[in-house]
Amino acid sequence: MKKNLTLKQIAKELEVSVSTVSKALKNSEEISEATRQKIQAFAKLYNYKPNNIALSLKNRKTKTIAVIIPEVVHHFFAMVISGIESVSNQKGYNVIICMSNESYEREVINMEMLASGSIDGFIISLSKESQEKKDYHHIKEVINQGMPVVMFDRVTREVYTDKVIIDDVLATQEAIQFFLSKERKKIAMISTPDYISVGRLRTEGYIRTLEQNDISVNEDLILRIEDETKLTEQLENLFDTQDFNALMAVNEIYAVAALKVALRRGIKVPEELNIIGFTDGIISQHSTPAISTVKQNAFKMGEISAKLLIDKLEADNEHEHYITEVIGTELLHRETTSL
Amino acid sequence: MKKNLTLKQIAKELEVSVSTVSKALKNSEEISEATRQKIQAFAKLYNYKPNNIALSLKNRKTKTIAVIIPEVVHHFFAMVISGIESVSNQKGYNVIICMSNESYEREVINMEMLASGSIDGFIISLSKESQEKKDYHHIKEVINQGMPVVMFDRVTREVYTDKVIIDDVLATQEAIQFFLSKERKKIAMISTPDYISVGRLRTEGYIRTLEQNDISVNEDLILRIEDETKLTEQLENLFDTQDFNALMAVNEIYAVAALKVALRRGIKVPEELNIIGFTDGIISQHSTPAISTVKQNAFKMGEISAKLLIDKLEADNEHEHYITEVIGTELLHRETTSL
DNA sequence: GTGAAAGCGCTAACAG
DNA sequence: CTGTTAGCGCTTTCAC
Repeated sequence: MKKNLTLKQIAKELEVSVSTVSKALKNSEEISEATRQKIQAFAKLYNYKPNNIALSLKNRKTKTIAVIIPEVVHHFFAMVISGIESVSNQKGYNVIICMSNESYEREVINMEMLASGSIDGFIISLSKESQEKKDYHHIKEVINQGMPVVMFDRVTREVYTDKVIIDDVLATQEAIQFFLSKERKKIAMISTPDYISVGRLRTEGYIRTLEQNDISVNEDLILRIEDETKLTEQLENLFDTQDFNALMAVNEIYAVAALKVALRRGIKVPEELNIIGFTDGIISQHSTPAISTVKQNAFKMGEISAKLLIDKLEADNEHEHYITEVIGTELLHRETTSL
Repeated sequence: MKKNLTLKQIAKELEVSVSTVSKALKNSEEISEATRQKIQAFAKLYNYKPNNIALSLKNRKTKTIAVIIPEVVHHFFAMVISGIESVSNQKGYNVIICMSNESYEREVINMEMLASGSIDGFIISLSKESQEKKDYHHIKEVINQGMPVVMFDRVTREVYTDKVIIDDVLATQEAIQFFLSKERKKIAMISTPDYISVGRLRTEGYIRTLEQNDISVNEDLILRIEDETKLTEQLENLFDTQDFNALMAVNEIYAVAALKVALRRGIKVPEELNIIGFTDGIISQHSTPAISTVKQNAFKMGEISAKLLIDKLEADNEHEHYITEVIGTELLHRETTSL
């Protein structure tokens, strides 16, 4: 068990000074061809690797970025991470991933811990609890310290920074409009509480489309899931008490759960009921029938978030100029919509 | 935009020495009550946070551990990460996650990059390609440098270190034995190529159980999926050419894909065909019918991996003593097995 | 061409 | 009680 080699050790071994070694390894013109060769050969032989931590301390940059997400287990977030990883690695950055578990406190702790030197910037999607509390001081503080932050998907207008989102309202409108074009006007909406930004926006898209088409909105057709453990229960109640021939869900879990309830009742999908979910994940693809969805291009969201962040990290100028990228979505028809 | 406060700045501001500040903030007895108070108040006021990088350099430990996995998008791996995060955070460790994308090269690059000071230890599940190449020198090297490594799930006996696995053979045997107990003796097996350790082991469990029950093994009933894009195609071919009344799949994607093919052909599940998958993920839970699975306790695997690693990190002694933890599995009956 | 010295932010042994 | 000093591993002036 040999410890990692340091410049100092090489220097001693070769009887030169530390700075000579440092320069030689950087191929500096200052050092004679001969010593350069000797030192480089030695370093290669003993597999010298500069200590990242020391470099970080010196350069004041760590070449790592932190991603704070509510959950990895959701396909959407996993895909975003993939996208972030992909461009980060390409550009020589490491990625630290922290889960807030939808908790405000964990979000704060993680950010504070990382903000003190460990990383160069953040990519974050807000936890449920932070959105509920509307407390974003931890994010503002980090930004104030001069650390770049990119928010994606679950964002807030209260924080002024770069953002990557989809047009939730528009995407939902397209889906609802599709139902209407097929003369399916009794549409149920399975959403989240309004304090979750994306849920609110999607519900808004739903309501707005109905209104634009002079269809009165029946609040009883809108289910806002507060507690996911009671999801099926609430869906069953909806199916029991309401009459509808189309259903929109704000994520794929809700969509597949609704599908399951429908199937169990012998409701024919898509003949009697059309379903469109959000997130083009494994669940939607593999369920029977396969679920039509609004494809969010999560991977691309990750790529763009990382790109925005790294651009900011490597820009020398300090323009306080932030942009919000809106990623296009796509209505993907599979087997739960009838064309 | 204020930069992060340092001890030096506090010292200057308060006209004391840096070490006084350092000690005062550590509540050292050496420092007078008065100055301690003053310094602590000042630090709190200006929100002083020690620089982690500097601490790491000093202490030669970074309090972060790296996880190298083939993919985050798989529920199993996502759950393992959750488990790792959970205990790591509890013990004050950060988690870096890197995806090898099943590539040997990315695995090597990631490990080499991180091994140079950025982290204290690794938790790793081998990429397909590394297993195929049987090339583990990068892992051995890191271990040789004195860095603790824990392997989980996709492990190899060629590397001597701590491991966390399930008993793949046994778990599969239980499932197959269940089929047999229901007089379902024509069992198809959807597995991976043999160079993937877990696939090989599960196939072995399948074969062994049949042999123990004096049932001849029909190789045509064993499908080893090399290329996931051709999964459905190969399954369809299996259904076309073979006759079976039970099916075992080594992961939930294969299971749900098989279910889908069966359903499409009007085969009744579970009446005409029983299915058991591996990994108790969202897909299995939400498909219709819900898929019975071998529950792998991925979360627990993560927890134990992290625990093993951190124990090693915090042990002062250097016993070269490695253990392999075998996590219990559980056959979870849902709707694709008939009791 | 090579090396000594300072410094990144912090800690700790040792003086005073 | 407080301060000086050295050092973690590396880079970068600035002397020699």
